[in-house]
Amino acid sequence: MKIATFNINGVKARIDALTNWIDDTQPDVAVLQEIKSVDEGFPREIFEDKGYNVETHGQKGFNGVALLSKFPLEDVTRGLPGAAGAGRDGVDDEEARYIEATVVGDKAVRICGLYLPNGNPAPGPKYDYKLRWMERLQARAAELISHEEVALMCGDYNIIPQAEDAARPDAWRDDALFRLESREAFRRILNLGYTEAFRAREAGAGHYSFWDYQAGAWDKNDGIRIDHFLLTPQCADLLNNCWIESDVRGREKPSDHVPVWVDLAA
DNA sequence: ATGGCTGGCTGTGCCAGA
Repeated sequence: MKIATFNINGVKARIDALTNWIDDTQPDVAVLQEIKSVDEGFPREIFEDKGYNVETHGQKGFNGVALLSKFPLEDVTRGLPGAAGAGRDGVDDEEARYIEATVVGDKAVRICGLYLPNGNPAPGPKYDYKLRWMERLQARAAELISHEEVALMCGDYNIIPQAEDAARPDAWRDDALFRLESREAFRRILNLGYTEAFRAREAGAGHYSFWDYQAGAWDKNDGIRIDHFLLTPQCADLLNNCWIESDVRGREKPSDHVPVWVDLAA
């Protein structure tokens, strides 16, 4: 089973680039972030016509996540549990950043798609929101680990885990994506027993998943690695490969992120 | 570089992103 996570930066603006990418690469599951669309506005028919099941958790203008899957999507939940002032379903804040479903291929895989808050400027209320959101993610991650099942959490974490994950780490030192508290919060989740799939396959520097639109960042390869797959032990046992499809950044009207893939024996 | 693009909006400039 080939699963890709991809922050598309707006489904309307990206529809040609996104459908061309799907036609070319045929992911079994695509986990999308920043659809920037309400559920009713998401062009689900385009993907259904290509053989995908579609589940969205959208909002107007910003954020929004979606799952596309060639396999059935079961037990779909929307929103990260544990928000203060939880709504009638007991889930979430007003920001649509999280969706889960079970994908049933050769094996059942619980897939969590997330768009973790950026958190800038830091310090400040947005950074506080990021850290609180990460506490809630850690709680959900601990629950998933306790089930001892094949599960993964993937998406745009807005976390640069280590200095080697940025072309210019010093430029990010005080940024919400890289400051120590952010990396510690990410590491606490990892240390529950998760495997970061890309680092399980590639130890070196110079691998990025985001390049800013500004200042010729792509041309200078001034990137950061912030899109990740975290695998439960049962899922890590099935990991065949993990890679970043960086050339997508150089195509027509690209997102500022590129797809990250895992291939699972599932 | 405390912002050089880009996307979304009900906008005719602003906010958000990272």
